[in-house]
Amino acid sequence: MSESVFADRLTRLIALSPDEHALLTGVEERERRVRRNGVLFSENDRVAELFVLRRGMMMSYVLLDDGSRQIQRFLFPGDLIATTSLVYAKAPDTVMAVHDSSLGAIDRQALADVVLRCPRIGLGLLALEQVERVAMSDRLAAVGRTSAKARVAALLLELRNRLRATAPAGIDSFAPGITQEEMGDATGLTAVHVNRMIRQLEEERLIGREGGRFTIRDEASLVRIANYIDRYAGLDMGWLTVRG
Amino acid sequence: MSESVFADRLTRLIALSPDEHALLTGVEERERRVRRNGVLFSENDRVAELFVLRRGMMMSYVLLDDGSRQIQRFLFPGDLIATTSLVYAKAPDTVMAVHDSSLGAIDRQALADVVLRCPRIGLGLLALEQVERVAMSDRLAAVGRTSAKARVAALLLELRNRLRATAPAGIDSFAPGITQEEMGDATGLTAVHVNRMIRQLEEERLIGREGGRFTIRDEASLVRIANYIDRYAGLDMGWLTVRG
DNA sequence: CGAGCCGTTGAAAGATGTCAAACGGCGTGG
DNA sequence: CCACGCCGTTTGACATCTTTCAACGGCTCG
Repeated sequence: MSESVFADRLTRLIALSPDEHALLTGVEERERRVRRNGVLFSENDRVAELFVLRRGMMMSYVLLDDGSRQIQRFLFPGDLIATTSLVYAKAPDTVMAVHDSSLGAIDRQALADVVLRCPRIGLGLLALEQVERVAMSDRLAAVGRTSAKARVAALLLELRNRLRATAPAGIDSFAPGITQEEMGDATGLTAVHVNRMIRQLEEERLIGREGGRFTIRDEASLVRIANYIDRYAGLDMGWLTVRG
Repeated sequence: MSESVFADRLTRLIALSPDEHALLTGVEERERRVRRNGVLFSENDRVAELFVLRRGMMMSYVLLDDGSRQIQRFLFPGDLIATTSLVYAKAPDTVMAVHDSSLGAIDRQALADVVLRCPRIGLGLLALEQVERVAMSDRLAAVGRTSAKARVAALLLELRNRLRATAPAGIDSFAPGITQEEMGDATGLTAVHVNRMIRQLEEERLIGREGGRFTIRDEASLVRIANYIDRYAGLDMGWLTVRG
């Protein structure tokens, strides 16, 4: 793995030339570390840079004025954070570390310069954005139209798939390390009800648990009740041929 | 207004040079018309182009396998449709006309070529994408964490704001022309309950109605109970200076 | 004139939230 | 090393919100 998680991720979508790769690696500058429960930035903060998550796990959320929280997404290594700073002066969400994390900070002007010099990187960013958007659509459909059990099942599947990317191979269990309260805030449920759904999934032998560690026991059934689709698989940018 | 709604919209975010504007206008080719309730494309269709909505109103939705529907967004003139075709071979959603509509179809390869030649357009697309994403986050928070009444109020405010952009000035009422069933599918509620919430808002004199036409009577209260933020206002791309 | 879609309303059922309490683990300070 | 306190999980009883089911009326379109 090179120094730039970001360049690596982009390369997986669009083959970058060595020059492009170098340019992109060069722009990812300041390292930033955030400890568990530490806040990278808060809603309405003025943020003029983007971040790439290198190690750890974070989450993006908004607080409503009755105090409730909606977690919009969990963030994993390679994910881009605060891309909205390209357009909004103030952050629309808060980003907090779920586990100790380290990030690379990219000045938005510097990134814009790279894109201007190397437009294929702009296409790559656009591509990453699409994946995020579709994933968010799925979450909207889950929260709007599926049962509590289905939402919890979908969250577990998503967490497993994203964590598996960085986990040591051969282990089929995963430990997201988040509280049931956080699972609730991600799925639009209360912590109490999340707990009931988890235990129900456990009793039906769809999942297993020990400590904070989960095992998918019956993936087919789980996928079925969750309406789950893995959007990080099945990408296709092969059509993109570079013309003179 | 020039021939290209799309170029116009982009220009509002990033000042395009005459050349860039011309290039962008040139690429928007085939006209496509869809009548009310007509389908532009369905989930899993192979879509290799993007569309710009020129006139009318459309919606994007997904169907779950229990038959329920989640409307992800309503689409208005200037909105970009099927940008996911940049990354996914198959459409993740269905797009249907709410009213008679006309669109411009843009081949994805043609658009990519434009971006490669004129990277600032790539940045503009990225910017548009951010706005959509933030709007979708708001919907997720609304559906996940707010009451039925709040969701209906938020939907009405959003519809008014988006419709106002094309409506004749001076009229403060609006006629979205959608059924209560559709409002329910957009907010994660049943048509029956949407009806109850609308009548409640009406009784509390927050909105007025006659026929299918709504009036916002007490915008401040409505915004408050809806947690509403207009994301199409307050954009800032002034930081983007073009360097050599 | 009839059929069907949409809006409206009531009654009842079901899902999820709220409140309260107990339990366990884990880190901290004594 | 132990005791304490805090945080997260678990469970039960109950409240509330939203859905479901059913029926009716108005309106439009054939």
